[in-house]
Amino acid sequence: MLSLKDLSYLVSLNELRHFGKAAAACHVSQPTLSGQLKKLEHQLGVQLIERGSNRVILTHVGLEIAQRAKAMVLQAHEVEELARTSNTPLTGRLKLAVIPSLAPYLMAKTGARVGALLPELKIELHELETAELLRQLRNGDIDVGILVLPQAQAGLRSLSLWREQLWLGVGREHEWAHRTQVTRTQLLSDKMGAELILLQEGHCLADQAQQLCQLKSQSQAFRGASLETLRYMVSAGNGATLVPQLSMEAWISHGEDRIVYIPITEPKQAREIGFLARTGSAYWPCVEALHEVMTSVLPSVSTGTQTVPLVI
Amino acid sequence: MLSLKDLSYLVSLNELRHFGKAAAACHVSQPTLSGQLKKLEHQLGVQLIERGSNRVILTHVGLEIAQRAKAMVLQAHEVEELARTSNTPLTGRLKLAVIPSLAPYLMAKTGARVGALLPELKIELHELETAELLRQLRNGDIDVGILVLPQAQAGLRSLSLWREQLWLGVGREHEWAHRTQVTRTQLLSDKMGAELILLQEGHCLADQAQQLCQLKSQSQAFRGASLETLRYMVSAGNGATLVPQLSMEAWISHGEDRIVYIPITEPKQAREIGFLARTGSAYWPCVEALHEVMTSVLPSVSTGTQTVPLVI
DNA sequence: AATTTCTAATAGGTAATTCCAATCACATGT
DNA sequence: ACATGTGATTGGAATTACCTATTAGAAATT
Repeated sequence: MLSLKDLSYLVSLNELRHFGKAAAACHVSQPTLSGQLKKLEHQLGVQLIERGSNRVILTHVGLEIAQRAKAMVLQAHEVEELARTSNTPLTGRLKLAVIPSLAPYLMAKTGARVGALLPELKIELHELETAELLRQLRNGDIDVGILVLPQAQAGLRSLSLWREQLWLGVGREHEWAHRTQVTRTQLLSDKMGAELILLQEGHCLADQAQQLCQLKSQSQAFRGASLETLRYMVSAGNGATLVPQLSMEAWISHGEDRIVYIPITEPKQAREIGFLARTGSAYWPCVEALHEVMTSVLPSVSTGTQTVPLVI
Repeated sequence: MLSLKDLSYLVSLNELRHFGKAAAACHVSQPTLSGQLKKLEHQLGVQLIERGSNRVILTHVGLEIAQRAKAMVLQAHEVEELARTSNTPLTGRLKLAVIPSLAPYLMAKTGARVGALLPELKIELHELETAELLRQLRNGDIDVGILVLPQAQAGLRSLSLWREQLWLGVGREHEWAHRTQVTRTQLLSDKMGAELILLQEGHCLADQAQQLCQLKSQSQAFRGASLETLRYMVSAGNGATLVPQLSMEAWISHGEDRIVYIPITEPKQAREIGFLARTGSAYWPCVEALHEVMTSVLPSVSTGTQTVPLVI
């Protein structure tokens, strides 16, 4: 019978392409890994590895089997996690990834409450853009993601958290600063098109804004690496930007900046935020617990139907 | 590290609920299985099995893990098959299931050609109704099914084979025997509703006919266990029935019966036949090979746009 | 051309695991 | 009380996985 351990050696070798490093990653000696892989090849009756001098190449079958083996090893870990959490639910080390336009504000707002209500859950926080988040989620490098839904992905399961409204942020001296609302048509005007500054490509917020305003990527002179960068730009009177509700609230409560937030209407702009995890993840109960804790903290944004512009 | 072998012991125990029988099924002694399961419980730190006197019950976690283990064991078998077939493609033992209203006629028509072109492929033929076929396919008891599509099922992959037209079969003395076509409206008439005899429940052909004619199941006095039964009924002048093209051709070529086949139009009635296998099945190349062989034999029905009634 | 350096494969020995046969302990039903 | 059927236990044999140390081969360097 095939052994999971041997399969995990193959997975490791496929990822590192080096017997010694793969062995170290598996916490065995290099001869052990070498021998066990040879045994595996003999068991299966197929050559899995082309042992070229100074480079390791997997055969076609070897690659195919390594991919399946990877899935099996992941499932084995899930079984182990399942067993562990069945004894002590809501504990353990949860690898959580959050998109950058959300992470600092979400954590600032909910971190304390989560820590208080789920003291045994150690959250290992990663900040990843959507595409990389999805990749690592499928790869098993992270367990749960918080990002913009919907993300219809086979093998993944989502749980909606809240709808977050988008605001237009302009400097206090800006000519629009006294408007009580902005429509999409107004946003599409040439003037605003040149003024709008967005996040760099890859950020889903940038994609959404670009789609909303029908901008071509070339038309953007400057693109910020983070929302905080955009905040300083706008605050200094340079241009305007789209601001999600949660970061807006954070900025307002910290005061000090010189930004006016104007609601965007016709249509109202929002983004759906939620959890995403592998179907069958042992951490799903944790996701549900987090959902409960977070929604108890977030209803102030969840209602999110304010139409009066907030000015500092 | 978890061992696939131990997990397979748990799977076996879950299915047989008996240490001795499970051990026999795994080809090990009962003490071995007992001990290894105890080891597994210790590894996972959870009780998986309630050892009541005279009965074996899995705990909640035990059941959950047994299900996942089952999936992993299946994947292991697929890896083994993949390795084997990569050496010698289109060989091995293919467990193929075909729905009963298709099996005898399809095999009679294509069996010889398949045997000639794929001599190394040993086909183990099962005859199963749709629901049971899907269950066994997911369970790994069979590898490939031939049935009516579409069957949108997660984890399963399909390949269309041909569209099979449905005909109305009536006795030679029947008052409709000289019609050149029948419309759906005519089929819905009270008279025909009482005369139509269908297969027993569970057969997808019966479902389709029932839906076509908007019949309530109570309105059916007699239901046949197989198409052959229906053939004798209709041939003897008792009622009428729906006949798929393939069986009709078989019956015509064998002559002897006293049935007239009338095409159903407005709308033309047909059913889509195709293969279904687990995504990632090692036998998919076999499916494609079978597809090629069968379509080379079946184009005569595949064109299937005859509108002239065939009479013996 | 010789040497160094990196690679993976091999050899030999040890500890752990897996397994079986025989037996035990404990029920249930006769 | 007894037979029957259950899973658990024991002791020992065979196998397996693993390590350290070494070897062999191929590239890069001198």
